[in-house]
Amino acid sequence: MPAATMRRRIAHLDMDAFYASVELLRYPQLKGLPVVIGGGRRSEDEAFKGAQADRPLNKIPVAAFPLLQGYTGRGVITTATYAARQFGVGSAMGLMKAAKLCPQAILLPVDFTEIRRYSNAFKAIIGDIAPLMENRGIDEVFIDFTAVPGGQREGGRVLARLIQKSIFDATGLTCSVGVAPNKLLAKMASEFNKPNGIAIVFEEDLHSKIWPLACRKINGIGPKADEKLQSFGIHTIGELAQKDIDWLIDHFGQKTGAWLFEAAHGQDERPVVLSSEPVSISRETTFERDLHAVRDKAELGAIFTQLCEQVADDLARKGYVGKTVGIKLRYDDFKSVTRDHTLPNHTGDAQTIRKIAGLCLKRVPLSQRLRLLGVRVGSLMKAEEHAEFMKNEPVALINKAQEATDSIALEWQLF
DNA sequence: TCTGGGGTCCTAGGACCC
DNA sequence: TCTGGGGTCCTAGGACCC
Repeated sequence: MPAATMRRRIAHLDMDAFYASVELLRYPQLKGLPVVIGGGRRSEDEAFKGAQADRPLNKIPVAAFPLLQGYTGRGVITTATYAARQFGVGSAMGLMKAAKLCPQAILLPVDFTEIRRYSNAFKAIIGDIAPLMENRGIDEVFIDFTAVPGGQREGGRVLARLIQKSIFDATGLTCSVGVAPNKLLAKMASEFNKPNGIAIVFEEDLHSKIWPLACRKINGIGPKADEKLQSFGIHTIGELAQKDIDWLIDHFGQKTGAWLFEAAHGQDERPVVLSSEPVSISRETTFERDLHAVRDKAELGAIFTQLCEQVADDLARKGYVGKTVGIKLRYDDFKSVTRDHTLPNHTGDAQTIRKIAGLCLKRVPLSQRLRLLGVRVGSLMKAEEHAEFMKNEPVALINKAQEATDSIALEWQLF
């Protein structure tokens, strides 16, 4: 097909209840039952695994699985099976709350190794069929159908079906696909016929298929923006589209206002990109109980050091060094604060990160109990490029930067 | 019984330089 | 002595997403 007659066709593919579906493949005896995935760090999980270690996974009796009932911890739901969702439980809900709504649900821990394996598998299948694919997390991708053979047929439906079938045949997993002129509309469309559905949207469908939807359905409009829109009496995308751009800019700012206007009119020119460089790498953890900086100093210090080591490991494994070291903490009232410090030179060293993060911690009030501590490294640079750069940099400058870092680190004492 | 972990992007003010 | 902008970097917080 000549390029001139090709219409831009962008697909958004979303795996159906991904984590839960992967678990159901391993434990087919749980099919049709309410199952909730999430939590982690529970002694029951270990006890369960230990007790079932000598049995094939699909032979473990249903009665042996741990139930949500009696859960006491700070975990949240990652995914729930459709059977569990009927009880009103869903992603991001606290497990304690879910236990009240559906105590009979089976609670499984997240098995990241297995999830990652399936994620790589379904993405490889897509990549073989349509190479211009953009990762959007573990269970979602955008795919540019425009120039792919079959990508234009029935507005993309033929290719979407082929991809769905290929993924199902290889993994046993289902997904939902939306195909539209751009990412914004494709993302909305993939939700239309969940699970295992396909939805095709054209420019001319804007009034009938998009405008009746709630503003919240636009990827990028969250609870806050929605609340503000509601306060102006704007509930649907159609109502948003009736506002003129100057009014939106006046009330939402230059950038957001202009974006809202475009989104409401189904406009989005963002390209599908194969890969992008990370901006920051971080680790954080919520404690099993709130900790006090003074009374639980030893415990907190050990966790802090471990987080720094994990970040350093992640940096090394992914091949990056960073210049900005930051911490995040969350108090028992859920308020968060961050502090960061930019070094004169890049680093990936656990001890340097630990010392700079320790200095950041000293700049924060610590009288209140903490529920979370995190460590982040930003202003990243590829480790190889950094090494190359350092080779060409005069030795005197390198030493000067190193001395500056060391002198900052020397002040380290509290943690 | 509150609310995980890993990210990105935007805003806004201040420092500093030209 | 006063008064400008513009550009960039740094820091803190917050919205949002998966």
